[in-house]
Amino acid sequence: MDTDIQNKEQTILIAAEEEFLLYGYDGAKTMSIAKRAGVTHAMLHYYYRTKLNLFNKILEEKMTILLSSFMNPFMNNDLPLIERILKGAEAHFDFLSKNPRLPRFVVNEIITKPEMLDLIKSRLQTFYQYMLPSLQYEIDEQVKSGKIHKIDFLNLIVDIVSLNVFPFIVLPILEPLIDKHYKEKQAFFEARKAENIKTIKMRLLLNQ
Amino acid sequence: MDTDIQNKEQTILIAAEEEFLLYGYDGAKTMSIAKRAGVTHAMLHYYYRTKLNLFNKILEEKMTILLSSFMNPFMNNDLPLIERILKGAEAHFDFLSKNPRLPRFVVNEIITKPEMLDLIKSRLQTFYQYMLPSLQYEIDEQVKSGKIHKIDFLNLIVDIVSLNVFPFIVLPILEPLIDKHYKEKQAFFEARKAENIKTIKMRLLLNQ
DNA sequence: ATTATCTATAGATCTATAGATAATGC
DNA sequence: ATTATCTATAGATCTATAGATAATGC
Repeated sequence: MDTDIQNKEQTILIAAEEEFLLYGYDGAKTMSIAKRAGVTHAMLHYYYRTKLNLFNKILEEKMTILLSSFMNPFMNNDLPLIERILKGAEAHFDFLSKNPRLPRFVVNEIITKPEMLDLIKSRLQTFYQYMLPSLQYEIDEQVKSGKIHKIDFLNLIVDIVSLNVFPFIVLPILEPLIDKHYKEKQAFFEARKAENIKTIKMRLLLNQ
Repeated sequence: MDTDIQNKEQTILIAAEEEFLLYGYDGAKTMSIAKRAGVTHAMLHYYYRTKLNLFNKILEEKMTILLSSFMNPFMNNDLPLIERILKGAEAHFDFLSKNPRLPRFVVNEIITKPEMLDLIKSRLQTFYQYMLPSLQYEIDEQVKSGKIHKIDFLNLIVDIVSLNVFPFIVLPILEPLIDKHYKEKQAFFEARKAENIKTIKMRLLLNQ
């Protein structure tokens, strides 16, 4: 197997990622991580010194990509507002489909860790301080010209993120329902994506 | 203080509830629970034998009330369908406002514990086996008579629960945004409730 | 020589229990 | 007599490190 050639440092990081995503910080044990990586647990400390070090590396990376998955789409200024919102919501959903276990991990681990909570708050601050007012202005213009319903942009974002993220958070609970109504999990994802876009569209546009 | 009169067994249960809700099963320590209850940790074992016993009592109760908070409203057959849905969503939201930390606790702890996952699945099974088909039938009737848009009932439920629950799950992250835009957290809740009902209404009703 | 890996073990933390002591109810 | 509570400690588990050994790169 060619993975044997890969260096252990990387292998440990990947094993840690899986254990942390599955069981969280407290639930994941350094010995389980080492076992999964196929080394003794001493190696974990050799490369990363402490469990917390290793964990923070992973959490911060995951938090960053999860945040940008929903912030980036709105940064693209080429498209008119409504398309930007809808394409943005779609891109956000697609990202989640590819990383279904990320939201629960990030949400849980961040909220129980004050330093991480502060970090994510400060990153969001940047977003809502600079982006939100200008987006709200754009919205208000569209409202004035009678294209969309009145809406607060903060609430619109909460709507989009709620609709997109929540089903992934409770995915294991939904499984029997999905199995009954859809052939493949992928089909459920497609249906949810369409449903979310439709809901957002109807919330925004007049005469739908 | 009159709480001293209350029996220790109950005090321990309440202390355990708070610790488990804050830190989860792994994060909560029996000694912290005992400390919070104002007894030695031996008492915890005297009344509940094991940490897991104590935990399961709490988790199962919380899971039950969380599930019925969204199932009950649909059982009330007195009202016409659309009102039942909207009032149901409202009641669900109100319950969450009063128990803001429940969703994250239940979701996390259930998903990492196979026995609990099976339990919640079997309870949901009952709901969607008996309730869902009849509700879907009612929906289809309304669609035929041109009152509402075509929708799959399962997706409608996922919409409602997503919109209602997700903001509570990420509440600590939203805090700075809430502080900036609303005087009180309660005002944010009211705004969210109105927004959710409006979104569901628009998703359902024609000519809104 | 330096880097990577392992074995063995210290030290901390946590759950659980045994056995003694105090409080309570007949 | 029974129930409630505490002290002391066993035993398990987990993180971290010291020190030995093997592998690698000049």
